[in-house]
Amino acid sequence: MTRRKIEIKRIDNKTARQVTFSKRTKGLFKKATELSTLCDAEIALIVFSATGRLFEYGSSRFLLLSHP
Amino acid sequence: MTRRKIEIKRIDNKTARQVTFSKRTKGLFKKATELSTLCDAEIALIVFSATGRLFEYGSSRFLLLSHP
DNA sequence: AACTATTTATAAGA
DNA sequence: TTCTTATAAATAGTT
Repeated sequence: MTRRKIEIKRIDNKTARQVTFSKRTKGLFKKATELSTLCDAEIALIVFSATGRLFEYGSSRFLLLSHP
Repeated sequence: MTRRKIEIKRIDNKTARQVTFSKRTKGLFKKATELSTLCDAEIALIVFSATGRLFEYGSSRFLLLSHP
């Protein structure tokens, strides 16, 4: 995307992959909440990192199973 | 975002809301597939439009219930 | 459905 | 890992 255009394929370097995961996951959740708000859309988004960490978002009508 | 910055709140005009839904849903799914590819992340994304139309994406380990 | 001016996201660097 | 910044990508308004 920016300092240089990248190819969309698996990032080999583990550290770089984790950094990109962190940045892009944040961006993806932001986009999901914006879409839900702007357009009255109901959205469920579940992301597992390669290391098994879970991130999730559900707009009002979605009750995700892993919610407390 | 572009010709003018917008506030993130429900778009009142139905036509405008539908246009934005279409554009942003496309963008959201693109970002989801890119994240999955770049970072080996497993992702499930389910979007219902305000009119009840369903859009979904699941990376390899997610078998969404509505899949055929 | 296309265009484009502008905002936003982000890859690389610090 | 948090911040910066140059650049690519997304997109609001227009046609």
